[in-house]
Amino acid sequence: MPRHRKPTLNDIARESGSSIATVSRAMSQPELLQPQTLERIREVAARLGYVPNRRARALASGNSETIGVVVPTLNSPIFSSTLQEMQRSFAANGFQLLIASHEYDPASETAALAQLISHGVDGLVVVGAQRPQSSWALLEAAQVPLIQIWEGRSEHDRITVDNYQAGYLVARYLIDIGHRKFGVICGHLLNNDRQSARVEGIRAALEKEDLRLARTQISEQPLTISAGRAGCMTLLEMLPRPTAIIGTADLLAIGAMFEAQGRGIVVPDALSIAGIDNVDVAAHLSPSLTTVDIPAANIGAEAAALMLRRVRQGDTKPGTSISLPVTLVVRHSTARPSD
Amino acid sequence: MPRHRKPTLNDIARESGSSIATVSRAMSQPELLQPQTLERIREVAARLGYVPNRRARALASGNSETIGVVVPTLNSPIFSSTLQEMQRSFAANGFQLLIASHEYDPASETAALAQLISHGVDGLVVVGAQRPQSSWALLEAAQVPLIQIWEGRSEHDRITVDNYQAGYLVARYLIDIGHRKFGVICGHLLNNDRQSARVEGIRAALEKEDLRLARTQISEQPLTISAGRAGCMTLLEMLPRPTAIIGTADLLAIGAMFEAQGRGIVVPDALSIAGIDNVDVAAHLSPSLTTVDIPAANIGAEAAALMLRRVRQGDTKPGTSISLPVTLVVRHSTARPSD
DNA sequence: CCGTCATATGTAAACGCTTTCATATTCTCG
DNA sequence: CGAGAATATGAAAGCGTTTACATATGACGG
Repeated sequence: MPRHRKPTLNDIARESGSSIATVSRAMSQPELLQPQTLERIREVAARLGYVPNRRARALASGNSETIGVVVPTLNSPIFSSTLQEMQRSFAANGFQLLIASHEYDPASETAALAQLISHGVDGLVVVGAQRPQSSWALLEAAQVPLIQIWEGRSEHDRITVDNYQAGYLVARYLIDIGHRKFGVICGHLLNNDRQSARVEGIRAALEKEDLRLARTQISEQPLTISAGRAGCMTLLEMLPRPTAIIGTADLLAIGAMFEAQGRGIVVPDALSIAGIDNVDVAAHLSPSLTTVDIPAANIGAEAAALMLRRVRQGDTKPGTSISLPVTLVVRHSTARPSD
Repeated sequence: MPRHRKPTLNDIARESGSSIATVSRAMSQPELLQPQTLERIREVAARLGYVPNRRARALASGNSETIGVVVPTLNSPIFSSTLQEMQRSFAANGFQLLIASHEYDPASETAALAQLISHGVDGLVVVGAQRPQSSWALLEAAQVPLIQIWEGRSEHDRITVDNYQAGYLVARYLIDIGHRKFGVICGHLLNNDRQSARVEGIRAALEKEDLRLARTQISEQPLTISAGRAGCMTLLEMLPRPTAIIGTADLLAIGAMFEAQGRGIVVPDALSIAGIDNVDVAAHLSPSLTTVDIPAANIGAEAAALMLRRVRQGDTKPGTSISLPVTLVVRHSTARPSD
């Protein structure tokens, strides 16, 4: 069985008796051709099983119909639903996603960006704005539409959620129902502007009531359930013991809740726990988790829509800023403090 | 600020007084050059901020250092951890991942495959073996290494887990501790060989004890927590009521457990519940979930390793089959039936 | 001191497509 | 009926690399 070389435009041209230019047009601008020519070419193309070579197309035309996305991790309920939605939108428009992750390591992110750029993506989607100058330099040099999601600087397009407000809302709510002693479990703040903003929002709400958020009231952790447990353990040793713990990501809050329950601390009677994200499982837990809804899927959809506009009409006047609303979702893991 | 065109090999050649071929070699086979020439070229390249254009490289050399992956959904704890690990391995070897998802729709999968192939990926990773003949035809025609994960036909490379065995194990365990009346909540079986295999494993274990798995004992659902609740609701109306419910994915089992608890049915005293997957949260729930551990991340790592071998040495004698072990994890959501 | 070979570099032809420009054909209308 | 416009097709020049082949240079043994 001879290993048939893949058919090219040239093969079709030869077989169909037209020129390669005509065949090319049959593929990309069929309305320019006489119906019978088009028909003849299509027939041959189908017979040969022609599949266009997008690499060549990209090289010749300058567009690759390819978008690069760099996220901290694929393995997170939040990012993956953003990605899922983004992929859906892009695919529907004939664009492919090149996805990379960096596990919160700035150097890996730089490497991933360089790779994507050298692959010739038509656009880039990145999470947040905190990255070394060298990465920004790469992005500038790439001369390619850039969209920041979750957080972002105003010089470039961004689809954000108000992380600060998310923190503020949940803290404010807990204050309103009477809490004064807080513990916060958050992700590592270095290089993570989403987490930082959430913590700052909490801090602002507290300070408005002349409450402080001390270093010891904060436990920085990886963004996992186990880490949430660990963080909870630490905070419970605080004196006076907090009456409310906020996890700046649901996974952390969920972990904290499990840990508390494991120690026989009744949630919310003896300890209120709240999160941010509103992941699927939050509504189902017992008690169900009070949290702040973050429209993760929407971020993906909006980012894709904006990117498509940017890529199609190079009408690029960047700096569009879309901020999606976050909303407090009060459930049953929070209650008035008992004391 | 003039929009500087990106520098090319040609620019470097001109600036450095060498030929374009020499510059090309400086990039890809530096050992062939005289040290001083190399030095001179590197200096110019650095000064101009040269970034190689992989599209052109791919076109000329035939390799794109790009791997296509098609999964049912990105938004699943299982697939996303496989992807995460796969991406890590590939990135470490200079390969980029083109990721597409199809939401369990065969036509979308075909479209995605066609896209990836036309993008000229060096290899393809797909989930399972169940797809229309037309998709298989595409894959054959692509002339590119193919690796199937989770399930797969023997004609092609595959990294699998024994889904059948996973189902068998959990059912066998429940039988051993005395259960006879079962309910099963599973994903849609059409076009999903992973889910089908798990159900068949359960059926086999039951039939070995002369128990049947009737149509009415099975509830097909989407793979979400809410769907698990719905499935549980249905099964609880069965007469006689099952003493054990198996979710063929942890999300389903977790949903079922929430539903049961919401109705005041104590797990495991009045109802045993078990899953398959061993997702993160399973260990932390109360009661913790009995399940079968599936090494999702490992699948990603093994798939990447095998693919790298295939792509590097075209030593392609496909048909490698690696089956990763699944292990029963007994926790506290299962117990002897009370009656 | 010449032929032979290894080494370093250059030349030019691909790779498969898009796109500009030119050419051939047909249509329109005064 | 013929000038000019509109339409359909073709020829050929890229796009930025890689790579087979050619050439130039110097080393070396006889």
